[in-house]
Amino acid sequence: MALPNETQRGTSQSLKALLGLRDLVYSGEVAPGERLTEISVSERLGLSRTPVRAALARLGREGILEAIPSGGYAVRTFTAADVHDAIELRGVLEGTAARLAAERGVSCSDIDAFKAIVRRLDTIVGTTPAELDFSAYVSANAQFHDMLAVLSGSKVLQREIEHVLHLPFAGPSAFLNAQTDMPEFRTSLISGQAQHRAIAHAIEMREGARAEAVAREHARLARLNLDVVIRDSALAERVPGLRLVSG
Amino acid sequence: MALPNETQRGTSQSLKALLGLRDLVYSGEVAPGERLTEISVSERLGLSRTPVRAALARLGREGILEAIPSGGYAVRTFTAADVHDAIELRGVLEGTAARLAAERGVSCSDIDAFKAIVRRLDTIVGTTPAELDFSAYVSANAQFHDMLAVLSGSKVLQREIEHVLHLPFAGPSAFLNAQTDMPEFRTSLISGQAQHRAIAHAIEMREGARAEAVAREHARLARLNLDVVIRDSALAERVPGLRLVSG
DNA sequence: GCACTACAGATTGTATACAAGCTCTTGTCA
DNA sequence: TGACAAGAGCTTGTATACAATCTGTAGTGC
Repeated sequence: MALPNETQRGTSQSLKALLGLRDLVYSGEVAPGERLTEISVSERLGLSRTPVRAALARLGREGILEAIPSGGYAVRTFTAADVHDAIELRGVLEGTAARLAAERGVSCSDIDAFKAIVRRLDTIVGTTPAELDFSAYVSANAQFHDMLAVLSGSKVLQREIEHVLHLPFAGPSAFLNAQTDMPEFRTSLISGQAQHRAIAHAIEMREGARAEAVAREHARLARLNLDVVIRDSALAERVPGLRLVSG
Repeated sequence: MALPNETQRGTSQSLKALLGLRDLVYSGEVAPGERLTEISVSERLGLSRTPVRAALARLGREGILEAIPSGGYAVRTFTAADVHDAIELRGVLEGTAARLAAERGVSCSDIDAFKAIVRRLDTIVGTTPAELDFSAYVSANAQFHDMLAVLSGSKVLQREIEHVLHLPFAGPSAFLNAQTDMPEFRTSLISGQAQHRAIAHAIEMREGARAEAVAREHARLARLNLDVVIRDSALAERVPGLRLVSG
């Protein structure tokens, strides 16, 4: 089984172990702080120890699991402060990506593609709340953030941003699905879109400081959303892994 | 073998595989771009495939190796731009650490300990070039940068900084040992130390913006040093893994 | 001469057997 | 009654056998 890239590598069992274990954690099937041994996980997932071992090590380095001194791993619990910090960190890194893109300049075709994503977001956000295509927004939003990392022109930075996005709740759309029916949601959508436009404009105008500042502030929206969600335990249920938070 | 923390885990063979493989790469024993298979590495190191496999996967995620589509890994080659970006990234993250430390405030005992490190660096740098205790400088400098990450008060950021320091040549003392006898070295040491003092002062005075700006600029010293080293191939020999750069 | 197919070799994926050590419990002795 | 020691069980570390498949090459047919 010589399989191509890292995502495909381990078509069957390894991938099953990784996704299965991640799901076990995020779904709350294993309690935060609960101990996970290679054997118990392999029995739960119906796999042998080898792929499970790899998955445990990987999630351990991703930060979702924590190595226990006496052996095995524990589901890590996060405090609200940890989530705040993760979001702040994303803001800093995306701000750097925006600044580098502005400073170093991007090609016409790249900036055009970027602006096309912004326009698509414009039309999605421009509809009435009732007919908002939510999944289209999440998808286009993810594209915007992906492309921002690419525009930085730095593979190193791109890789690091991807790494931070693996941290729980740091993603740009992490808390959105809990809030589709809240009034705050609509306003945060609108101001977020204004920031998207400002970032694209600043990059095009090669205004590095502005691009960085706006991108940083943009991440703060997620912090606001987090605070809203945390205050309302009914909403918290709808965010996949919020069970891991608070400890 | 239920061994405690992550560094100890795998006392014998796993650690041997990790260190051995890392050494194989940094020493230039395997050429940049050369293909590494589990079997060839395990034969070279005299280990079985299992620990080698783990080491390959780990270095792959650290960024030193690169997965080959047809299977196996290749020693990754870095461009000077990659190294520049890695250093820039360290500056951004350490700048954030300094800003957070300033904004959130640090305890008296912490700031005292931090200033003690700065004073130690002062005395080391204050000597004549001839009697400079080089290894003491490297050690105290590492302590300064470690503690800066701790002072941020953010485990998430601390972890991320540690992650970036694993990138080749991103460390704060990466290029120093190539330059002990150069005049540029002395000036960069002196201005670097001025920046250390300024960072500590800014944190104490809770001047977040200043702390961030100085810490960022501080990382730029490493970029200057890199440029000096790269221009002089004789110096490049003395930096362990500079063979990986330029491609 | 070119293209397609089939086979062989190489390489990773997976499972499992065995080794080693840590922890916890239980029993005994002072 | 308390403390220490010994042993059992659990858990991970390591090695290896076997499976699956991908790549490259060679041969044949059109």
